Amino acid sequence: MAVRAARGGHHGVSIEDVAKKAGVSTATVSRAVRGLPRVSEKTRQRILDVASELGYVASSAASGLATGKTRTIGVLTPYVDRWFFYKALEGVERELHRQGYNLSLFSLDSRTLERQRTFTKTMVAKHIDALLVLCLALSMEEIEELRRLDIPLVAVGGPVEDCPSIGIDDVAAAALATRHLLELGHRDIGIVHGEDDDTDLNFQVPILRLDGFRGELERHGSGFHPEWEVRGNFTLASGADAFDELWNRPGPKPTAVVCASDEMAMGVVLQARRRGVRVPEELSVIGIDDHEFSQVMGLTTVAQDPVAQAQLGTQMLLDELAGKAGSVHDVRAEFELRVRNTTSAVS
Amino acid sequence: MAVRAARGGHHGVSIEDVAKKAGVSTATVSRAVRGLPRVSEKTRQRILDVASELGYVASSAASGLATGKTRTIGVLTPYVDRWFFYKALEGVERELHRQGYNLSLFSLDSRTLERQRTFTKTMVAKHIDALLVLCLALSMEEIEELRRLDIPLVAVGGPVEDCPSIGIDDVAAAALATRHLLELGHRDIGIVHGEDDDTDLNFQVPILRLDGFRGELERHGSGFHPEWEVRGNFTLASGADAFDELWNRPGPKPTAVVCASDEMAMGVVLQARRRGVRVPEELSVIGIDDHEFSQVMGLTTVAQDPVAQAQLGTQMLLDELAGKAGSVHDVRAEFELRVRNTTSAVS
DNA sequence: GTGAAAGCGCTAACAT
DNA sequence: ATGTTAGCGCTTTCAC
Repeated sequence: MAVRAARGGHHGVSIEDVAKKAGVSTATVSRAVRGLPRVSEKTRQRILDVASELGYVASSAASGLATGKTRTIGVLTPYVDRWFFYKALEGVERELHRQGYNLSLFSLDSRTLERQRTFTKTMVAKHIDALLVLCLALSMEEIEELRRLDIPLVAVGGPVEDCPSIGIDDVAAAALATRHLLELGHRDIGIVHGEDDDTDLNFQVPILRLDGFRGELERHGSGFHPEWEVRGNFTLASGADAFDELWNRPGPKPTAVVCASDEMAMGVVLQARRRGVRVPEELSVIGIDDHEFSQVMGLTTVAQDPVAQAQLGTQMLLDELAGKAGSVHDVRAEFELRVRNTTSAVS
Repeated sequence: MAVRAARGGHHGVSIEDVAKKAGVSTATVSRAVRGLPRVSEKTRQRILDVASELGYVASSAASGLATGKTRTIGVLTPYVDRWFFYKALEGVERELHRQGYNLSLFSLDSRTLERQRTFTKTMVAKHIDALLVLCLALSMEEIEELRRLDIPLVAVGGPVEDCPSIGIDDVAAAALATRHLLELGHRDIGIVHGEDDDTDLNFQVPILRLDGFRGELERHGSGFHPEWEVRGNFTLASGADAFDELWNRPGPKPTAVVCASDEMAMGVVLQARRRGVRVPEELSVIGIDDHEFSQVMGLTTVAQDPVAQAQLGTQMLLDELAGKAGSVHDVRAEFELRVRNTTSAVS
C-alpha cells in the first residue's frame, strides 16, 4: 500500500473502483465499457452509469500493455510549418480523431545529428501502432529501421523506398504545368525547382518535378536552357531570390517560368512585380500545389489535395490495423490545372 | 503461454530477454538502460551492448503503467493549418524531442458536436503528462474538465480562464499598430478584426485586439467609425473580402486600416491593388504577426514570435514535470513594430 | 452472463 | 552493486 500511494495513484479512477461500486468484477466492467457482448443490458447500463459518475476512463498504458495496441499512430514529417505538411497533418488528424485514435507527431527537422537517436529511441518504443511518413528525406538506414518496426507504414506526398505511397505523379504534374505554358506559345521557359545537391536522402519530389519539366520540353522539341533552371527551397523567399537570380544574369530572359511549388511561384510573382516586370504580360508564372493564397493572388497552378491524400493514407493504416490485410497500397492522387491570371499567351 | 503467443508478443524484445542474455536481473537492466546509478560500469556496458544487439527498447506502455508517467505532452489546438498554430506547434515539437518527450496532437477544429467526446474520452485517458493549449476557443465546461485533469497546464497565444498563459499583450499590440498609423497622420482608420459573435467561447484574442484599436483611437481623440470596423476570420481570403466590404460601401473611405493578423492584411493589400487602389499611397495597411510572407510582401506589421512562445511554454511544462513546482507562470511575450512599405504618411 | 486469475513489461522498494 | 518481489490497471482465457 505504501508503495501504491507513493506512486501517485491518488487521482485516477481505476477499473476496480468501478467494479466495486457496481458490484461486479473488473472483467465485466471491461466488457461493458468497451461495448463487448456477454454482458446483460441491465448490468451494462448500471456499469456505464457508475463509470460516468466516477469519471472513469481506462488507462491507455494499462490497456496498451495488456493488448499490445496503443491506439495511436505516428506521423513523421520534416516540417510542420510548410504548406503540404501542415495540410496533410490536418488531414491525418481529422481522420484519426474521428476514429478515436491518437496522433503522435515526430518532426525530423533538418539533417541534425541527434536525429538518429530520436528515431530509434523515441519512435520505436512501441508508442505507435502504425506510421505515416510525410514525404520525408530519409536515409537508407532510417528506412531500414522503419521497416524493422514491422508496423503498417505508408508514405504520403512522395515516394519512399519500398513503401506504399500516396501522392500525385510529380513528373506528370510538372509536365502538365510546362505544357500549359507551351500551349500558350511560350518557348523560353525557366524553372524554379527544389533539387538539392544532397544525395543519399530519399526526397524525390524536387527531382521528379524537374524531370517532368525537362521531359515535357524535350518532348516538345524545345531547347534546354540550363541557365534558366534555378534552385529554390520551396519557400516564398526562395522564389523571390530565384527571380532575382534569373533577372540579374545578363542575356535574354525567359518569358515564362514554372515553379515546383506555389510558394516559390508567389515569390517569383511578387518579386517580378516589385521590380517592374508585369505578370502575366511580360512573364507568365505557374506553380504546383494550389496553396490557399494562390486563389487570392490569382496564381495559375496545378492543384493537388494534401488533406485528402493524408486522409486516405490514414484510412488505409486504420483498415490495416482493423485486420484488413493489404489495405495499404500505392495510390496516385489527383491533380488538375487551374488557370488563373499569372499566365497568358506569349506576346 | 498460449495466451502470450496469441496476443502477438512475437516481435518485441523484452527487458527479460536482455536480462537473461546478459546474465543479470531485470532490475539491473532497468537501471542500466536508464542511466541510473548503482550499476557497475562493467555490467552497464555489457547490458547496453546486449540491449543494442537485441534492439531492445523499453515498452512505453509498461513503463508508463509502472511509473504513472507517459513522457508525452499534449497540444490542444483549434487549427494546424494557420500561421500562429503551426509555428507554435513547431516550437513545441522542437523543445519536446530535444528532451525525449513525445507530442500528442489534438485538434478541436470547429465547434463540432463530437468535440465533447474527443475531449473526455481521448484526452483524459492519461495519455499525457501535461498539456499545452494553443489559444483555443474553449467552453467553460471544457476548461473545467481540463483543470480536473490535474496535470500541468499552460496556454500559449491567448489567455485561457484561470490558466497561466504565454502570449503578447494583444491590446497593446493592436494599440501600437494603430498608433503607428496615427503618427503617420492618418485620421480615418478602419480595422479588420476577427471578433466572432459566438459567446461562451474563450477566444479572447480578436476582442482584445479590437479593444486595443478602439482604445488607441479614443486616447488620441479620433472619432469612431463603426462602419469601418469589419469582421474577418484571420484568413487571407477574409482580408480580401473585408477590403471589398469597405470599398463597396458608399461614402468616404478610410486612408488606413489595421488588421488583426498579417494574413488578413495581405488579403487587404492584394485586393486593394487588384482593384486599383494603391498601397501605401492611397491606403496604408498594417498587420499583426509577421508571417513569413510579410517580409517578401513588404507588409508593415507588429511582429511576434510563436515559436519562442511555444518553446517557453513547453519548457515550463517540462520543468514542472521535473519537479520544479511553480515553473509554469504567466509571461507577456515580446512584440515590435516592423515598418516596411505598406504604410506611409497620409497624403 | 459473470467471475477468478494469470499475465502484459516494466519500476521501485527492500533485502542482500 | 545486484536480485527479489510486489505491484501498475487492464484484458482475456477458462470455469462456472
